[in-house]
Amino acid sequence: MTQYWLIKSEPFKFSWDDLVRLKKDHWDGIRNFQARNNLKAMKKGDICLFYHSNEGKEIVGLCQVVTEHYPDPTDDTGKWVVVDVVPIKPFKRFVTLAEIKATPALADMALLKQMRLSVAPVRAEEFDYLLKLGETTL
DNA sequence: GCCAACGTTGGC
DNA sequence: GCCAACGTTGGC
Repeated sequence: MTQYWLIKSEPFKFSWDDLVRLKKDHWDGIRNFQARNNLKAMKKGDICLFYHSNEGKEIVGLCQVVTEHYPDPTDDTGKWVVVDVVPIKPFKRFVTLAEIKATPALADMALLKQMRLSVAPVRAEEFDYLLKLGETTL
C-alpha cells in the first residue's frame, strides 16, 4: 500500500527546481529522530509532497521514493539516513500553508500539529484533498 | 530579524 | 531519570 508523506525543504537550500534539475537526489540533512523514523518507514514507490518552508510556505510538487533508506553520506556518526527521491510533477497550483490552515479537512495534518517535523506522514484523504487544491492528478 | 515552539544535551 | 540550558526550525 502506497503511503503518503510531506517533506520540507528551505528553497534557497534545496528547492523543487533543484530536484527537477538533478532528476534524482538523496534527501539528506535530517537530524531529528522522528523525521528519521519516518524516513525509515518510507517504502519504494511512496509518494511525497514537496513543501517549501520559510520562503514560499507552500506545497509545490509531487515526488516519489525510489530507494529506501540507507546511511546518510554526510553523517559521521552513522545515526542518520537518507532516501532517494525523483520528481513526478509540479503542482499546477501551489497550495499555501495559509490555505491548509484555513481548510477544516486539513486541520489535523501533521504539518500543522508539529511544525518543526521535516518529514511528516500524510493521510490518504488529506493527500486527495491536497491534490484537488493543487489542481493536479497523479 | 525576532521569537515561540520544541527537540536534544548534559549536569546532577 | 529529571530538568534546565541550549540550539534549531520555521512562521510571522
